[in-house]
Amino acid sequence: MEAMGEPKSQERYEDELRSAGMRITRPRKTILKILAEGEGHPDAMTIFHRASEIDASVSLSTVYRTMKVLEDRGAIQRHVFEGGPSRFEPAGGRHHDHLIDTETGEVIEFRSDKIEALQEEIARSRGYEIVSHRLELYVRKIRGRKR
Amino acid sequence: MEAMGEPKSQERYEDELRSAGMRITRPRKTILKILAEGEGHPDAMTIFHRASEIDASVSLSTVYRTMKVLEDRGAIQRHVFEGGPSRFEPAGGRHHDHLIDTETGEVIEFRSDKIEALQEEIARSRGYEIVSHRLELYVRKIRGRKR
DNA sequence: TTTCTTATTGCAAATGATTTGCACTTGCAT
DNA sequence: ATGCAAGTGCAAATCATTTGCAATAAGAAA
Ligand SMILES: [Mn+2]
Ligand SMILES: [Mn+2]
Ligand SMILES: [Zn+2]
Ligand SMILES: [Zn+2]
Repeated sequence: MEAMGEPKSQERYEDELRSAGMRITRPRKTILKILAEGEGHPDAMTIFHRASEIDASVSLSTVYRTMKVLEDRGAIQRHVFEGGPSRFEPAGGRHHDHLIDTETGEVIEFRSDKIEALQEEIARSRGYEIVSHRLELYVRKIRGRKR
Repeated sequence: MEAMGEPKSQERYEDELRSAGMRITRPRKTILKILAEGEGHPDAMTIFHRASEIDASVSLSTVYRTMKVLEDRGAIQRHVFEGGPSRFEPAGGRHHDHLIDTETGEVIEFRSDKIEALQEEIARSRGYEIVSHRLELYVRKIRGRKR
């Protein structure tokens, strides 16, 4: 019960950067370690804070620059949920969409092949092909009633 | 073949503001006229430019403030598509989602009761109820082949 | 109409997230 | 070890949008 946001090892990230001809620097190592350990969908500031604990010299700029590089290399995915800042998660796992708890900010992943298929159908029927899509459900926990 | 983004008359907008105890000022009249006439999903800058042609004294601040007021009153809806600035459209019509042509920026509306139902089902099964949602298909026109 | 109160406006400055210029490091291939 | 381009920290710049403030104008009351 936990496989969509499949995390990547720090080594895996380093290889992705190295194979792209990028240097594995100290700040990058720190940031990658955090992405590898951390769960969820952290934003830049969160990553920055965690990185600071390991190496106080890492700058927020570098966090942003590194996230951008990883995103461009397809190593991570960026999500911009309503209101908030960009949040990231390792890329490469199965595609999925999100449920965002509007009260706690918690992000729950899900996937619906039916919906995915319907989306394709809709685009096709209009003469288009999907390049990418975004499906976000902003929800509130239902009080009472078990399940 | 044209009913989702059902436009509203300028009078309709004015009444919505008046009934909320707000004043109908000259700049607001100008902006509302544009919303009433204009098609599509314009952004603040576009509205500002069009308004400037009618009354060069209207400021961008007022455009933003007016859009916010209209949004808070539920008269219009705001959409923040990937990358770009907020875009607006009259509220009150049937709910629908969007297809965004990644090459032209054109916005096409659609609705799928099946998808809407599946979303509900997904949220419910996780113990949540949907507060709002966002479904956007970023597409590219399919060359050749008719339909 | 004139008056009066206060919402609204234009303008400039502030925000907040993210990016960028620059001079100074530092990976890492040779 | 060396050399140099890639990478970094920091401050300043962006971009879209918001906000403080003094001046202005709705529109209810007189
Ligand atoms: Mn995810
Ligand atoms: Mn629409
Ligand atoms: Zn999906
Ligand atoms: Zn929908």
